[in-house]
This record gives sequence, structure tokens and C-alpha cells, in this order.
Amino acid sequence: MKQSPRPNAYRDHWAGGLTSADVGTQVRLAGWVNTRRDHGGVVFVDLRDRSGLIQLVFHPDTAPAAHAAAHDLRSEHVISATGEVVLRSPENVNPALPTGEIEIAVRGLDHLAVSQTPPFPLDEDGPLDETLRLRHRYLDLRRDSMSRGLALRHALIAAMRSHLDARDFLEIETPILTRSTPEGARDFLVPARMTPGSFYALPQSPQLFKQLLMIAGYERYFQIARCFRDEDLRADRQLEFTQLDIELSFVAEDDIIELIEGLMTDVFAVGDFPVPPAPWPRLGYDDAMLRYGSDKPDTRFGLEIVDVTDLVRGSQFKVFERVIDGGGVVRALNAGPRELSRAEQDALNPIVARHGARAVAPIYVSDTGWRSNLEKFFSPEQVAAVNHKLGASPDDLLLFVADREPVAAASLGALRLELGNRFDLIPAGRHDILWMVDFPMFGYNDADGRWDALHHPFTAPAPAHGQTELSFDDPGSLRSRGYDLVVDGVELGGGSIRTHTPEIQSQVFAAIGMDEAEAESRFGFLLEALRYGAPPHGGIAFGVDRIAAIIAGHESIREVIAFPKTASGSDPLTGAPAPVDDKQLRELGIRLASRPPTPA
RNA sequence: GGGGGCGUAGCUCAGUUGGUUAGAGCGCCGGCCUGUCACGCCGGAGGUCGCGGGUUCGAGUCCCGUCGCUCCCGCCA
Repeated sequence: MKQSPRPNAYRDHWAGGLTSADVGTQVRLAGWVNTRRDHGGVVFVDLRDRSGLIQLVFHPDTAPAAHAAAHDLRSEHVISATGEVVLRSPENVNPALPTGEIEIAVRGLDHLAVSQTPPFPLDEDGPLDETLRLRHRYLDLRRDSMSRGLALRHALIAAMRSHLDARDFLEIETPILTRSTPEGARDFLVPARMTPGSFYALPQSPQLFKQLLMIAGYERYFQIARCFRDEDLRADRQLEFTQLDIELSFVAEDDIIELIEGLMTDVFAVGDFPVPPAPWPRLGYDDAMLRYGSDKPDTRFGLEIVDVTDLVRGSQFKVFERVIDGGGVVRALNAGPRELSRAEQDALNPIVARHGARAVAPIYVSDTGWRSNLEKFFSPEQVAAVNHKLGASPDDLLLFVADREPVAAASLGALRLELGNRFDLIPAGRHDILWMVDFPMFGYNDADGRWDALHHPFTAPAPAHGQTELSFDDPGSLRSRGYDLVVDGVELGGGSIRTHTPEIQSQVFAAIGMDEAEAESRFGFLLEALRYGAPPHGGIAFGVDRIAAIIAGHESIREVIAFPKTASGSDPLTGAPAPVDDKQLRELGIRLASRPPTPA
């Protein structure tokens, strides 16, 4: 706590702030009963407020009234107590408690509120049913892990604001009620009562507004922005989430990367999260997809993936040959000297199956070649070449996947993470941070049969590898001026230099199959704004929830969000989402196609 | 939309091949206890085995359906 509380009828000190220097001071403390230890004679109560715990001692001899009242205290009752800070005798010191050298000899007790028995323990960190936690989130939030997480989150956001304020950024709010631009994620829609049949959309990000702010001349903008996406949830995805959104004018990639390296160095320092010093390495997209099978690689351990297509081409092994003839690839990783049981080997198949690959081919390296019934399909030169490229030694386990390039990459990428995890290959306390750069501008969407912007359509395109001029003839070859920041295999944020001329913006829209009329009706306001002197600009957005979660060491961002939703998008505390009255629907001009299920 | 895991006391879990009275630890309640801090000791209460259906002489256990939580794939420009 930075400041003592203003003395009043409830308290004049924080419990966790008292030290042996306060011995002899008369204090009044307020908070919750964390635990009570009633010895019949002397009674101990651990008092908890936001600052921490301190032990209260109720003596029958020195304060009989308070002692009698203490017998009625139970966990989570609310009290205010007066007494003297006293030194504990040496044998009674509790080294596990920051205030363990002292205690409060209680003189008077106010029993301010009772509490029902909590439905789950608040003083330990065991596993709990998620519905139960969220149903009683106000109790769950009393637990140490949650209060530390939210305090950390606050400190990180404060560091962001302070860093950006010191560099002349303006925090500007953008609308929550905005226009649906169904391009990326599904929008949350809000019916417009005053324009029946029309809807606002909640923003998936402030992207277009921050670009308009650049056109407006604000030069340096940021916002701690709530964003909404109506898509299925994950451990690291919620329907609404918080983004640190930044945009600058008259900048190129290096300006933004340098700004962010300074900003995030501050943020990690506040979170006591040791990352290597900036500048951070930059990894090309193609390189990452090949070596790690991921555009957010976890580089804290090896097991890098190697392409062996050219080395095994022309073998007698039909499985590989069929894939190679079909334009696919054969890739492998060296799992090192490991012996897997047959069952363990078989268990690898479902991992790659999730990403579309049929199977993993495991091969053990022998003194002479391979200890595998597949060896006979390959020439000794092929075996030697593969072993050489994989850096294989006798008894190493090589894992092969043959498939279409994206499937092989994703499958081995998943396999690599699984093995890294299973074999405990990530050094304790190690954190890696890197920039992903040189993304493709477009990716082909098989389902819709057209090109999609890989990042978003406002990202500036860059010429294809080996080219100096932009050409939209082959969209798949174009690169983009985007960049992502990746920590320990988690994408914390990403951004780009934006297109700032209407001509190129129109070409990008055309490339993703949007004709002029559609582009005009959907993004006409942006195209028009770009005709009024748009500065070169770019920016970035970070997932605040993810940053807080990774620094706090949590797998799920729910652990650093005060009131999150379950994986099915419900809130067990308020009961949201819930049906609404017919009257509300009538006002909005909405009739339901089916009755909502009656709530349980 | 699809796949995996889980659902038994307030909480966390065990429960064998389908077998007669469903257990443990913690918590809770009562009693005792003047230095504990996971206090201790004695006693006690507490169960729709998520829900519905089926198979069976008999179901916590097997089958079908369904709900919820969770992780993953798709999706998330």
C-alpha cells in the first residue's frame, strides 16, 4: 500500500503494512477473519485486508469482553479491532508471514458483519470447479492468487500509461457502439431502437478509428480498449478482452519496434518477468513455419523441424513418394536419445491428427543407419543424408510427417510442443521474446475460394521476395509490413504499417475479392478519409489479458480478469446471457424465430 | 460445427469384475483446550452418485440421450 488509510471509525492502519517498527503503537484495523484458532483461553484470529494478514490475539485476562466476543467469529466475518502492536516472543515468530514478528494485542472488537460458510476454501490454491468459482466470484476474488493477479494487471496498465504519457501519446476513447464490418470475426450486434431494423456492432478493435485519428493529425494515440468478438472461447480468448492499442504517424517498422521494446521492457520490469534485453530477435514467417511449425514459435527449447523432402525423394517408401508426387513435403524432427514404448509412439498420432496429418513415422537411429523396418525402402545414401541433416546420433528418435506443407508444419509444430512439454525441455525460469516479421500479405481461403488478408486489409503490402515493386498479379507472393511480438510461444501483440493511400487500399480490397461497390459501401468512409492527406502511419495492439496472464504464470486469461465468462460464454454469477421481456423486444422491433429455452 | 477429459458429501477426491450398509481428507456443528499460526483432542451432522431413459434379480459402476465445466481442432481479418 502506498498510503496509510485516513483514520476513521473502522481503521487507521493497513494490516499488512505493520512492522516491528510499529511496536507500542495503538492501532485500529478492519477486514475479514481469515482463520480463527480458539484455544479456549487465548484466541488467535488472522485478520485479512487488501494489504495482507496480521495475527490478532484475544486474551481472557487483559480484554475479557473482546475475548468473549471472539468466540463467535468465523471465517469471513467482518470486524474492526483496536489494540497495541506487540513484538512476538522469538519462539512464536511466524517466518511464513510478512507480519510474523508482531501481532495485535486486541483491546476492543467490533463485529461488523457475519458471513455464511464459504462454499469453497479461500485460503488455499487447490483445483476448483469453474462454475462454482464464477458463481461466487466475489469470494473467489478474495483469494490471494486472484487479488495478486488483479493488482499485477493494474500495475502493468499503469506502467503502459506512464510510459506512453511520457512520450506524448494521447489516450483517446473510441466508440463502443459502431458499425458492423463483417470481415474478420463475428460481430456482437446491438439493435438500434431509433432505426428499426438496423444494428450497431461492438468493436472487434478500434482499428479504423485510430487510423482516422492519424488522418486527423493526432500523431500519437493509445487506448486501453475493450474489444469484442463473438467467436468460440479458449483458455486465452474471451468474448470481450482488453487491448493496449497504439498508433503513430510518420513512422516505419523500426520506429514502432523500438518504441515497443522500450515500453515492454518497462512492463516486464514492473511484472518482475525477466526477458532478454532489447533489441529482440526478428524471425521471418517462412523461417518460423519451417523450423517451428508455428507463427508464434516457442524458442525456449530445440527440437527444430527440418525439411527432408529432397533427401528422401525417389525412395521405395510409397507413403512418402505419394505425398511428394502430390506436391507435399516430408519433414522431421530429432527428438534426441529417447526410447518410446509402442503405446507412447501410437499416442503421438492423435496429436498430429488434430492438424490433419495421418500419422507420425518414428525411426530410431542405429550405429549403421536406422533401426527400423522402413530402412530397407531407402538407399544408404538417403539414410546418411537424412541423419546428417537432422544431426542424428545412434539411439536418437527421429519423427517424420509427410503431408501437404501447411499440415506437415502444423503437425510437427504441435508434436514439438508436446515433446518439449513431456520431456521437460524448457529450462526453468527461461523466457524468450522475439518479433515475427515478413508475413505474407494474403493467405488462400480454401473454404471461400479466395484470398484473405492474413493480418487485416489495412496492413500495408510489401513487394514479393526478390521484387522491388508492388504487384498484385500474384497476391500469394506479396509480403506485408506487419510484425507480432511473441513471448514463450504466446502472441502478445501484433501490428503493422498501414496503407495510407486510397489507391493501394482499393487494390488490397480488390485482391481479397471485394468489388468497388462493396468496398465503397463498407469502408467508403476510410477510403474517403485517405483522400484528405493521410500521413504514413502504423501501430500495434497488445492483449492486456495475455500479458498479465503470462507474467503471472497463468495458462488462462480468466485468472487475470475480474469477471470472465465460461467457455460457453455464460456468466454463472449474473446468469448472462438471458432472455429479455417481450416488451423490450417490441420496442426494438424484434420478433424471435423460436422461443428461448426457459431458464432452469 | 467436431473431438478428448471431467461431473460421487459444502470443497478436493477414492470407489475393484455390476453385489447387499457409498468412503477419505479438509470444511461445518457441539464439547474440551491460555501461544497457536494446516492448532490439538473427543463427539456429531451431512449423499437426487449432474439430469432423463434403458439393460439387469441387482447400476455410482454397463448402454443411449441430455446438461454443465474444461482443453483442443475449426473459427478468431
